[in-house]
Amino acid sequence: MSALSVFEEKGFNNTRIKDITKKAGTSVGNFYNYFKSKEEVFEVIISGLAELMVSKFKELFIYFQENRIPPISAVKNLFRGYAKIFRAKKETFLIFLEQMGGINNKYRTKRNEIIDNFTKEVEKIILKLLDFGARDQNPKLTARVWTSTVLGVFNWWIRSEFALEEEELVDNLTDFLVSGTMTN
Amino acid sequence: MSALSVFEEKGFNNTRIKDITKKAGTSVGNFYNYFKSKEEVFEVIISGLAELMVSKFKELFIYFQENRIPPISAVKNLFRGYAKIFRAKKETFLIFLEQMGGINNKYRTKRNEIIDNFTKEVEKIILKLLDFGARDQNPKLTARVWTSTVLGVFNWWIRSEFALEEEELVDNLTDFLVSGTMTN
Amino acid sequence: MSALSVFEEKGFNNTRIKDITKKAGTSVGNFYNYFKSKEEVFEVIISGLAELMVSKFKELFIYFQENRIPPISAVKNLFRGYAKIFRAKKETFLIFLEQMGGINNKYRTKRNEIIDNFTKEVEKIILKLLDFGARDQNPKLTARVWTSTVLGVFNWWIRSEFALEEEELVDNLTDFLVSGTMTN
Amino acid sequence: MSALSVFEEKGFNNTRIKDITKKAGTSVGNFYNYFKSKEEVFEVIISGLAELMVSKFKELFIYFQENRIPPISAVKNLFRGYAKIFRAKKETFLIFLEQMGGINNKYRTKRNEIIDNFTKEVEKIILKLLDFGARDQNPKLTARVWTSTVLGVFNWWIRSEFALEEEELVDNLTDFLVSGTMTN
DNA sequence: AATGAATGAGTGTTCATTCAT
DNA sequence: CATGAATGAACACTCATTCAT
Repeated sequence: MSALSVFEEKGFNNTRIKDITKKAGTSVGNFYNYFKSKEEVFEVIISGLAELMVSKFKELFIYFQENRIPPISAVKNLFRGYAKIFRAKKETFLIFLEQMGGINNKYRTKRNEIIDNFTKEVEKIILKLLDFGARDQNPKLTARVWTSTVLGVFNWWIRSEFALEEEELVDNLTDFLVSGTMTN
Repeated sequence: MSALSVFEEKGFNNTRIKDITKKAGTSVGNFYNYFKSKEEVFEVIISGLAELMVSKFKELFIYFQENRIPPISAVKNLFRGYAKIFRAKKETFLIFLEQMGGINNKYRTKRNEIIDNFTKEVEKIILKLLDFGARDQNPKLTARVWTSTVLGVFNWWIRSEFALEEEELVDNLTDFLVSGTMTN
Repeated sequence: MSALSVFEEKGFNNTRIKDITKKAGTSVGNFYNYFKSKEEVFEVIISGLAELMVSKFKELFIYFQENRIPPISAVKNLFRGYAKIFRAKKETFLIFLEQMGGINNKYRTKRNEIIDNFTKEVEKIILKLLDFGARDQNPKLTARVWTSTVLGVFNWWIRSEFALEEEELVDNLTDFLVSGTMTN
Repeated sequence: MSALSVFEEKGFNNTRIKDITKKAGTSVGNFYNYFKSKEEVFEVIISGLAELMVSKFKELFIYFQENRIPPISAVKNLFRGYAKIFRAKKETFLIFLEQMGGINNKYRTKRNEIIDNFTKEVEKIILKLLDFGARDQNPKLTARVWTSTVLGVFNWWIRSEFALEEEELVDNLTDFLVSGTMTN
């Protein structure tokens, strides 16, 4: 999907259909054999993201099930998993994190919905950690803190071109968030 | 500045000069007696923000000086101060947080610079807390976590129309971030 | 309305907004300060026509009222009146008669409605002439014959740049249609 | 020719090559194995029409030759013949009568030429009727009246889905036109 | 300062036509 | 002959900016 890199480079509003097709080595007319409109390409790019974020969560959340491993390890596995997808889909995430809200109202709303949905998932971890004796905090707010941290930090991580080693990032994030959540 | 509420409502790209002047009760032509371009209004709105965030920080950072009060109280004062300005300038912050990166490349870069500069300031707190025995973490990353949390959580707070009491928000944020930073 | 002459010359589908504005000595952008779309100019041009045809009819039909003048004179007055408006609005009528049905389905339908409505009015004359002893024919069909004749002949008259004297045209039309309708 | 029904339904300008080929059960590319352009299909559809109208006239005009039958019967035969071809080629005639002039200038001119040529043929009838003692009118105008009537009335007849019995239509038309032409 | 009509460069989208398979 | 993906010129419409009043 060459539109992706062009959007990432120029921003949705400053990307011309011709920029996309030029990069893709095709013609303007042909673009419309595959997409109904400029917005639709954007939809395609972004659509997978919400699902990916949630499905990845569900996949990684099994580490918390049945208490097979210590919660700290489970959290690390989670962040490690997310580090992988942020790295693999870095342009998409940059667009989502930095641009999506500014394209138009529709996408601003969608951006916020994605974040809110993700936060709802994250809340499950917080509730799980409560079983392990986490501090008595507003779990919704705590989930919001986790989400904000993950999105903000990974955003920086991508922008910095992965300046930090993945393991160091994962360790530090885990350390910070678990301590913030659990210590009494 | 009536442009502010229009930008917040419609988004920069879908705001017409006429929308702004209509709201302001003036004429399109007159708009250009005050602003050089559509972008300049945006500049004016946002320009104050970067300074506000940093100057507010400097103003609130004095609580950390000379160790006059316990660090926890200093952090609380800081967040309380930020809660005030996020509330007072909620539209501006929403635009900054949700839209700015998507307008065009120039503002995407600016958005990231503002965040990075703010993070640099925040790092001072982290270093200060190290004096009080904070855990040995990468202070830059820790600062990034604080910034992400603050921006992400306040963004949600505004969007939720201040669903949470200011004091509860401040207490929880402080609790979380200080614990995450300091506990061993 | 400069659009009129351009439509007449090039046809709706081959008229570019630029053709219209060039002829009008204005700019493309300004066109849209006055018209919502290309179609709207066409609407404006045509909209008056249906009303004109019917209102003119009503105005001229009073000659048939109260039998003040012989029906032949009344018919002549009618055609004389129509000759005037076809001459005064020749471009508009040419567009209506020759082009309107081919622009798109919407205008094809509209064209037929205008003709049908006009025919309904014309039927009143036929019924009036029946009082004077017209032949027992299907009055709807007779009205259709009158309408077809009027539209077809005036269409030719305009195209021929009024090759025939108005009085001769009026006399002959009257003669023909009245004879066709009344003689036994 | 499936293009015919599509043109009739959507109008030439709103018919896409794909609409035609879909209806024909073939492919866009294959269309161009049979036609040089979109216009050419239209040409094919219409081209036959001018010839048909004139050749049919010549075929039917023999009834006027040698005065073998009364002129009234000859005219009836003529209209009966035309009723048949208008019915048989109703879509084509609708396109010719309602749409052709609006497609572009070329076809507007062609439409008028076809009508003018037909009128020239019709004039022969008028001249023939003069031998039988028709009123002294401008024969060109009378021919124009006949043509207008025939085209206008048959147009309505097709549109009304042949609401009138063919014989009634033929009788009335004949009655009307002959009376209009001949009675003194 | 204030007005809003005028400007015209810019862009998404369409669709007849071509052509490789 | 048949296919349908690819092409790109063309055009309606938008809107930031200007400017005469």
